Amino acid sequence: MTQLAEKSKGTPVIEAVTSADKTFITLRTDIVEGRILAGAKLSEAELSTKYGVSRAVIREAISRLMACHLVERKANVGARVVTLSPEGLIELYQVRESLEGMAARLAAQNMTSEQVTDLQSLLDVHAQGVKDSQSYYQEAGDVDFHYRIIIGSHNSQLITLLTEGIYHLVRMYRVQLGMAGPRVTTAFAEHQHIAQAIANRDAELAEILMRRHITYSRQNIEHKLKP
Amino acid sequence: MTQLAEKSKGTPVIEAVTSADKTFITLRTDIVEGRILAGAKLSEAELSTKYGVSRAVIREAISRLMACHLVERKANVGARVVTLSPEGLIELYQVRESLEGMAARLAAQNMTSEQVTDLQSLLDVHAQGVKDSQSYYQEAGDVDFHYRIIIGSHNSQLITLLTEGIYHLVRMYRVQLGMAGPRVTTAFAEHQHIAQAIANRDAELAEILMRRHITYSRQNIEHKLKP
DNA sequence: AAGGTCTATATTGTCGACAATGGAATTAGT
DNA sequence: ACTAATTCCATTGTCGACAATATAGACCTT
Repeated sequence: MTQLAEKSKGTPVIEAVTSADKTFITLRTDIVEGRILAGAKLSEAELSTKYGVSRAVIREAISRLMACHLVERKANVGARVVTLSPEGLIELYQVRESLEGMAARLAAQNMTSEQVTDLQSLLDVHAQGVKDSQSYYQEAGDVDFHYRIIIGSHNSQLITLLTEGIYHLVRMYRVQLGMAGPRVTTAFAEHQHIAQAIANRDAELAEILMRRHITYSRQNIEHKLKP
Repeated sequence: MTQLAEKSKGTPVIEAVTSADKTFITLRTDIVEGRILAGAKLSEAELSTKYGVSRAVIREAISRLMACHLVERKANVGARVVTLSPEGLIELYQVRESLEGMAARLAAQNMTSEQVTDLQSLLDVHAQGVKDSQSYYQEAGDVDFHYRIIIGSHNSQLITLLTEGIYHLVRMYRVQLGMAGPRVTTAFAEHQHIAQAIANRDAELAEILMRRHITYSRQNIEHKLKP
């Protein structure tokens, strides 16, 4: 069904062949981008007329959203967009720390030398953006960096878990809790150190630095949530 | 829909209220236990008549199996039970190492004192089984220990990922690749050290020991697969 | 005979209708 | 007036039928 397609830069893209695929992706972006609010009910009939497809297609799409933990469903009651507590966001970042730490470790071991140089040149581009104090690095640059390391782990289980599960959830949480936050330049320095460790094929260090990097993000969020 | 129910010992159980729930669970156990072989095709019509339900509920069940990564589906072609390479099993254990290591860390921080004493008394029971050299500890005891630590993490994201995703996959791999393996007594000693670290609320050590424990298992498997 | 094309068939994707369940409004009871 | 039971309605769960697609086999071409 869902086939991964490479995209030179940015998030992965999924080949949507069937109607349920398209509806799923549309709904997912609508939820992640915040066009459908947290806690909102997903009425099958309503969505059916709205998107001009059968209820079966909507149900299929909702099933997949459930698999991503983006919506929750109670039997005979309906599906709602998952409502997100600050604690939930913390929990998510703990999982991220664990998985992306392992991804960095494996990337140091398994990345091709081409992937390593690509990663470093990516950081060179970002360096310009940071020096000019553009806001470019805020979102896209960050996920781009992390995304490449995840792919570089060459562990398909890990890749799927992160790119099709955790990341959409994180994005949704960030949008809904209004996290456009700074932490730009300091994060950039951390990225450089991580990339250096990977280039040196130092798996242990890469994992430690990545975990620390994400821990800082988590603490940053905790600080903002509990003033 | 799916609500977690406690079970004094063993794997968690899911309240199956709807027909699709039951079909999903039936299919899942059939696949995990090996009654449906790896690579086998899941014909919707066939399963429909076999279980006496409509194709819609079969499709629903297959969707959820897809979410667990137990089956793969190609559009307009069909769904097959996932075929498992030895490399895939290694990858799975790497993810396990990462997630369960974090679970042990969080368990050391978050477990209630009651949960800690329960964990230790569980090991006392297992100690008897090991001393009498029963085979009891082979499967159930091991998953029981790990399961309690996962629950003890008090991180719902982590709990869901492991108990509803990874663990079923691991079980399937083990069954299909014929891993009833020993490693009983040595694993038991490792369990004791992990439990001790958790009881001491030593999060760092608990994580390190758990990761080492799973690494040993992985190496054990690698050794068996490449003779 | 090998390769390609076309048709036939079986399987999946989609649809609308019916059955079953949950929640809300209404009604009865004290 | 407040609580509890009941009826009604909206929504979800399930079903069988139809449409669209891919695979397999026959047929034709070179």
